[in-house]
Amino acid sequence: MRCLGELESAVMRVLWDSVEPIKVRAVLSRLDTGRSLAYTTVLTVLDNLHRKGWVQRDLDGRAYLYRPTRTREEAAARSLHQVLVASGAPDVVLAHFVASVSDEQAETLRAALRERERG
Amino acid sequence: MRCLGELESAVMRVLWDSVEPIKVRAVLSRLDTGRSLAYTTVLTVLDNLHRKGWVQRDLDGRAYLYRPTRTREEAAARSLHQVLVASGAPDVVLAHFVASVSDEQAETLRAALRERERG
DNA sequence: CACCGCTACTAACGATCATAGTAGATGTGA
DNA sequence: TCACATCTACTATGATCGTTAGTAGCGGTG
Repeated sequence: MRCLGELESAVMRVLWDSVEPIKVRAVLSRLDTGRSLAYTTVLTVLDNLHRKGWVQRDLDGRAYLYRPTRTREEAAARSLHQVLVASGAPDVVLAHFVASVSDEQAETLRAALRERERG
Repeated sequence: MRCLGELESAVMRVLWDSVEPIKVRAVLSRLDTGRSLAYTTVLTVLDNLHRKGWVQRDLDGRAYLYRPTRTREEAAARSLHQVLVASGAPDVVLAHFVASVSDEQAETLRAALRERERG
């Protein structure tokens, strides 16, 4: 899967930060990119993200309500998986990774593993 | 950091698969892309990768010997870090990730954490 | 019925990747 | 010494993708 662009990422952040599905104009008004964008620009970006499977949309009256297909956490976890698979040696990479994370993150990992054991 | 392209990735794989630094022509001959490429194409790709910091090179006679700046594992672990940082919520994402990996990978994580404790 | 907001279609531009040719430097063999 | 082969540097072109936005069409509202 290809990387998202800068504006695409910004739009995804807006969608993830919103507790409920929102319309194009709401995305535009909440975008914090420094520059001001045209309504149709955001519309096109949302359309592209929809085509790529990053967002879903449902009609509300004559406007679409957009929402992320996956939560931020699921999307990130998926990216992690893809990096691992692409590396060709997931186990070795994981070991390398664990050795290099911060103490807090190591503790997070331990807690998550304990939690996993219970589940 | 931006994603690498297809040919760039293929070249990096060749370099990682090689036990020692190699020259342009060796990269070309070991590339398995289905299509045949010009010598100068591979040269340009290596030049770009060098400019981006993915490979280092040293003169051997009048030709350069190319080698990856980081091992495959280090590069992948770095990508993992970047995904986590970009996610905005590393801990939550890590927890999500751990919950979704295979049993073998969970065991790999446990072993790596034990190893980390000793180190 | 005119206007307004929304979506669809289309397009242009810039960056980046893929691909490769040409020129210049340098060493080698005749 | 000179032609030739090899290697690097510079330059260029086409494709793809992300960014940006205009115009047209549709459907409700006043």
